[in-house]
Amino acid sequence: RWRKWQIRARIQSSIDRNLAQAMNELERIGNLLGLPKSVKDEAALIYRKAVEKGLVRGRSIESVVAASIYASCRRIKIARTLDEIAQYTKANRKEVARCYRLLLRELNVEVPVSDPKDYVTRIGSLLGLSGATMKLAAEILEKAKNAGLTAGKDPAGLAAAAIYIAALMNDERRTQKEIAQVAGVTEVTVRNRYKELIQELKIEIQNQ
Amino acid sequence: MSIENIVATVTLDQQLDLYAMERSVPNVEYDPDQFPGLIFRLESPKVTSLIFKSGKMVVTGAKSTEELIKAVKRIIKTLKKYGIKITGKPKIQIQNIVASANMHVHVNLDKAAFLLENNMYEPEQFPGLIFRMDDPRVVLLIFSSGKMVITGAKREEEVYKAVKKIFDKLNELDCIKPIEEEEELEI
DNA sequence: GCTTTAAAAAGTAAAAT
DNA sequence: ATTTTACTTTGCAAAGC
Repeated sequence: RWRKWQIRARIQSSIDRNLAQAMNELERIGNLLGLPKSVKDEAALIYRKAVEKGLVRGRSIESVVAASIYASCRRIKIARTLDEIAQYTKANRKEVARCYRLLLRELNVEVPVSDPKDYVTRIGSLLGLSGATMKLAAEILEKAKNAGLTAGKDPAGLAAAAIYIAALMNDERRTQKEIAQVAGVTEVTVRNRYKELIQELKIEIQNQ
Repeated sequence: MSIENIVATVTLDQQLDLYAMERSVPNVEYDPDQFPGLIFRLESPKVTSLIFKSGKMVVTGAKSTEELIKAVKRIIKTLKKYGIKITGKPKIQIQNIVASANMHVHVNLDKAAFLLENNMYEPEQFPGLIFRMDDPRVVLLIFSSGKMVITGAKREEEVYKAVKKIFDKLNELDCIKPIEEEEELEI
């Protein structure tokens, strides 16, 4: 009886210590990313589940925290790339991505398929674009999805191209370079998605 | 549907002196600090073999069972030619078959991701939907183009079953759309 | 876990032209 | 600005760290 109690107490204290350290990391990374409290709370819930299922064993607390944050952002639809989150950890993107996939497979965490529209708000506000332009970009993305042009493509690249087009149409032109930079993709990707969108959706741009 | 790669293990019930092989057999790579196996590349059939001191080897790159068997025979013949003594006959076991297939339809990956169980679809990380099938136990990478990769099979039969099964399943779930412009094939 | 091998799918990236 | 090369994902064995 005592044995059982002791083992349980020992495990609980180990979980508590792990959680305490993880919450510090979560707070640190979350603040560096400027995430709202709701995202941090959600990430904390996911991380707690992971610890209780023993998924953190053999992995760094930091990378599992980062993966929890990414999952939380996806659930709450706060657009953040894995690279943005991983940059504040010692782990690389690949390690955080593998932890994220582990969370998806082992926990009952439902994460919706990422929607390029979620990136529009973030990219648009970072570039100081108007709400009308962001709305137009979202409409372009909706048409692209219905035309089957978005499957398998990086949502950040699709959003970047849609914003490039929408900004051109609304006389708020931004260069592909600056859009690519804030979207976290290369200029080549923006150009490729742009070409495909205007061609397949038959978009005519009057402004040079 | 075509088999792209077969990974197999070959057991020779004897110990091998990899240092001696490195000295006498041309075009082999052996760096025990980097990897315990000696790398031997056969030009035809084009396969690569990892040979271990235990007498076990891994043969990769074959595109059919016939090609695999022919390759193993030639590897052993080549080793014998350069003075490596090999007794007994090799036991060949297929460990993994990688195949590709084309359903010639467009797949709605967003819909499939919602309706299929045991799948992962993360377009920011990889363009294909990853589906883990229980029976046969294989993993499929499904692309919107209708093309796919099947891996994890140990028999060719499992590959055929898996392709048939996933096509029927995607069809039932209404995730498939015919490709109107079935172009190409010019003379 | 890692190391090494092979091969496909489609997208993205980086370097070369 | 295009082309080439390379890396992302999946499955698997080998022996050793």
